[in-house]
Amino acid sequence: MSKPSLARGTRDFGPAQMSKRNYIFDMIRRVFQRYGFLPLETPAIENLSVLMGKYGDEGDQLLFKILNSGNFAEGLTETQLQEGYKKLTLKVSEKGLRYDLTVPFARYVVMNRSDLVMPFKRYQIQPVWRADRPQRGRYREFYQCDADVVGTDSLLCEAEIVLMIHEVLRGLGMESFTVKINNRKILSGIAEVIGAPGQEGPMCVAIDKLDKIGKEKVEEELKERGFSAETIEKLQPIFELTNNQTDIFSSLRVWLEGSEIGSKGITELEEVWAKVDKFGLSQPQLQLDVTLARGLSYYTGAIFEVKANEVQIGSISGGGRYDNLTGTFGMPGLSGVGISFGVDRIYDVMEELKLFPENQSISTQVMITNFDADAEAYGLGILRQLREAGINAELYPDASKLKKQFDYADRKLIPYVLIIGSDEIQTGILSLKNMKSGEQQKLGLEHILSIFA
RNA sequence: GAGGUUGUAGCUCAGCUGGUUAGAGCGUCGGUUUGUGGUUCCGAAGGUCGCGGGUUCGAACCCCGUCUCCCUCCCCA
Repeated sequence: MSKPSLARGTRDFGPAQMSKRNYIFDMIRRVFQRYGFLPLETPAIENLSVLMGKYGDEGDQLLFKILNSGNFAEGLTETQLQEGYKKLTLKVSEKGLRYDLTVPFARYVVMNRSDLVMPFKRYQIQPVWRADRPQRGRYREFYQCDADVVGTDSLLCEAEIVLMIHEVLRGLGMESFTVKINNRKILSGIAEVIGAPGQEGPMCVAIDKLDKIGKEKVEEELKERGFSAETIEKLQPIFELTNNQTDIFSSLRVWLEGSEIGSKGITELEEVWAKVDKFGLSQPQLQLDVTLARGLSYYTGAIFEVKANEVQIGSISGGGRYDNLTGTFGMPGLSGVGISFGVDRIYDVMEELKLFPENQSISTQVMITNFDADAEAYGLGILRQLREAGINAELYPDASKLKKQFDYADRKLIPYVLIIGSDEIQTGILSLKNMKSGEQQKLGLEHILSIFA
């Protein structure tokens, strides 16, 4: 017999946690539906050919691979065993656990292209798995709540994403957050302007750390990544841009004047801002952050990231536009944009800020006591009537001491206990006890039903 | 994938430079006389000291390995 344990980076969610989590899920689902998104679920397991190569080399490493069933080592030769685990893995594993919801969604779209109404808007709430090293706010199994639109490159979608983020977070009581937006085209433009076209990838990795390690360390890292002193010098404006939101667009436009793609990126973002404004969102918590990069390599247009201002934790939501995600599955030219909420982190933030409403864990409203066989028989009839009236009710299963029964109700936070003994059976007048105040009154069933109506 | 750290009862932790039967608080369970919980009081159960190996007359304590927790890097929700 061995002690039970959880797999690394995974958690159980007990009843109390589940009701809080469901509170978040329900909010997100409601908002997604309000914006016209339809539900989709895909399998936990995907063929590795679907997953590999979509998240960069890092991502491939973080994929959980599933060992082939049966004799997976069958047919392996001595030389293949010598080649190292990376090549060997592909021989013994053909399937893996999904790493995010976007790639499986792209696969679904390609496989069902003829049936889908375009533009296709879907939402998906399911767990994903990453063979990452666990840390605060990082788990190996966690839920993502995605909403994506494919089949249109309208910037209205980007604007709606901004609106949904505000609606979800405000709906949950989180007032202080920042929606950071950038555009990959702007990053390309910057790379062009400083004389390092096509180098935006490594440039972003360094710049992304600005708020963490500071300007000098970023310059150091850029140097290490092969950027010349001259290009770094030309990059200087970026360090001033983030601080000043008021005229960031105009300064950015001047800076990227020489870059066609960069200017296009700016125009796109301005349009997003304008649409959000037209919608009438009050006090948008929107910030253009030219240092925002995001690792996933498939993004091509707008990129989003949301941070909780009052809690030190990674981003609680992120997303962006990808112009050619379905291209790798043989369906080019389909543009999409999406957003993903990280419930686990939102949960942690809400817990820390005490934003969960009280009474979330109450499920049973009334518990009927159990004295003896007669009282139980009588109680069953009452139980049926309570339940038919839509009241969550239960009858204590054993004729234990009342102390024990009350203790049970107390610990389950059941607000009312209905006491049924011989007196009550005779008169039909039942004793209803309010567990919080301790008050007890004798009432007819009709009256009791009306209390909970 | 690289580096650091942690691991003793269900939980939070004590346990002196290695020395007999490993402790506390909280929690759990039972009782405090037969129809009333959240407060007292009394009592009990519960640990192969993460796991495996080694050093020693003797290891919770020292050494090695391994797993886990947390942290930094990487990356990300």
